[in-house]
Amino acid sequence: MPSRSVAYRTKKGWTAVEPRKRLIEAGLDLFGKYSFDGVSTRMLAEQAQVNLAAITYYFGGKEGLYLAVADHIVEQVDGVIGPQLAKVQKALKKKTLDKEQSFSLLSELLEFLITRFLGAPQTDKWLGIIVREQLSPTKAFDVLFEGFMRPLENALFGLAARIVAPGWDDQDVKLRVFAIMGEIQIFHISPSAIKRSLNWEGYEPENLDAIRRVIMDNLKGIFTMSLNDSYPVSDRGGRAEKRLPADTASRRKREVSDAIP
Amino acid sequence: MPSRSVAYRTKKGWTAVEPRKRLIEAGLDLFGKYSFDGVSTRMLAEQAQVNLAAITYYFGGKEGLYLAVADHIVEQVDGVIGPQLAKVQKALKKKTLDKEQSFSLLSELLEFLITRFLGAPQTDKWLGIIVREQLSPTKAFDVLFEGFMRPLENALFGLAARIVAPGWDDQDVKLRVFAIMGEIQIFHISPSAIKRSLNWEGYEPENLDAIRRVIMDNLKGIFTMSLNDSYPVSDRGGRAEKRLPADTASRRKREVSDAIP
DNA sequence: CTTTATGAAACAAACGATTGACTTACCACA
DNA sequence: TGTGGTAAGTCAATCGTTTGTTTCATAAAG
Repeated sequence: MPSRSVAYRTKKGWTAVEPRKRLIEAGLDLFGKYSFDGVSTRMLAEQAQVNLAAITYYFGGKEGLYLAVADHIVEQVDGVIGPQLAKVQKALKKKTLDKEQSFSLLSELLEFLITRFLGAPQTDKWLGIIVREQLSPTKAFDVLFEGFMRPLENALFGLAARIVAPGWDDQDVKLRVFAIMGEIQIFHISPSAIKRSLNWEGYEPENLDAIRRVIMDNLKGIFTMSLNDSYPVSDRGGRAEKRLPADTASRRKREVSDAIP
Repeated sequence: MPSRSVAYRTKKGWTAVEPRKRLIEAGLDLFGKYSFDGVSTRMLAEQAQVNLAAITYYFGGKEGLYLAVADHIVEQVDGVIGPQLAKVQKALKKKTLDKEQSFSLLSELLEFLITRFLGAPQTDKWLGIIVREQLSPTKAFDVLFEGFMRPLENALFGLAARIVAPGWDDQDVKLRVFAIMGEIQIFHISPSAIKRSLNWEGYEPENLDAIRRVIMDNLKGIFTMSLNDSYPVSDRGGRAEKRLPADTASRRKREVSDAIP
């Protein structure tokens, strides 16, 4: 039997890439561009240079392929940020990790996210699916979130928590992490608007550099204040107010829609 | 003949809302939830309690309805931010507008965007369409961008430019505006992830307040430095470097995809 | 009597999925 | 070293359904 996991030789003599991989590649591209419903099985089969029946054969159907694509995204993203994340996780286990080191690691991680994910053609394909899943989650959102979003967030949360003063509210720290992530995300999500306003053709290296500088500057503004132990948070109602522990209280009963609409 | 633009009395005796309006309302809801391709004309007709043929009759087809929905969004958004925007535009015409006043106006505008747009059920419906249009623009993106995104951006740019020191690069100012807008946008775009991480049920008033505090804090961090005329921008290549005027150089030849895929 | 509006039925096209015949690769057994 | 059987994979054709749109009859209003 022809193996499912190696390249093989067709009767015409080609050494073709597996249909499986070609379908995932096509799905990555088309689902990212046009959303799940915007893509037909025939489009997928044609782009993958594969027979229509192959989708059912390998993935059980269109939805199965979609979930396989989500898995693939997790693998790919993990391949990119995995080492960086492991480095942070290792550092976070040390008790000796101080504020300056944490801030340095955080900067490094964020710069890494900017330079490696912004403007890279491959990662752009992932983003369409990721963003759409955030807007209206399907089964695939679980895959993405638990696959790399949660680990990434935890690393960011962990570093941020070590930067700010001990009294800080846990929720406030997370919100600041989201804020800084938002500064990066907007360049992913709104490239159309940004390019229009700045007369950019795309995210050229010098443009990326400008983005990186601005975000890194803002990062200092967001977290630097606590580097010298001051606490200059403005007009907040009660600072470091008591909050229920996240694990016990009101654990959200999630309901990810089972059916892809 | 029954007018096209006022409520009328059906043969059953109801004073029904116009089919036109009901279709736009349904389109707003469904397109926002499921994207253009994720919605069928039959879903639209049923939700609007309207005959299937009414879509063609009033809008020429599904795509026409979609564009009408985009127009409707522009109207609605403009109704909300219009007065605020007019206030800013008026202030920007004054030569006497100084940094502090500009910063105050900017804060006010951003706080307005947070409190009026985040977590409001109505505005949530707009967002699905807006974000999807940014990811893969169709004809509707032009409507949205020129309708309210460009004016809003210009107001923000104008205020920001008056806050920073005169030597600042125009592009840098805009990037900082995008950054702060990203801090707001992420709470629109990634509610699923944010709620998961913070164990929030939704954007309750106290949660919104926490978000507002954090973003306003960061706004200070981003622009405050220039309020006291310092220029503490880190390791940037050449500050206030010469740039080509936006109007003459490399005016981007935009190509918004004409066909909705 | 024309215009505007609504409705049920039907249209061709495209949809996701399945069928059944076919080829290929592998292996047990002669 | 052949050989037949079995499973894996490919393919064109076709399934029943849903898609967006159209048709045509009818009703109401000017």
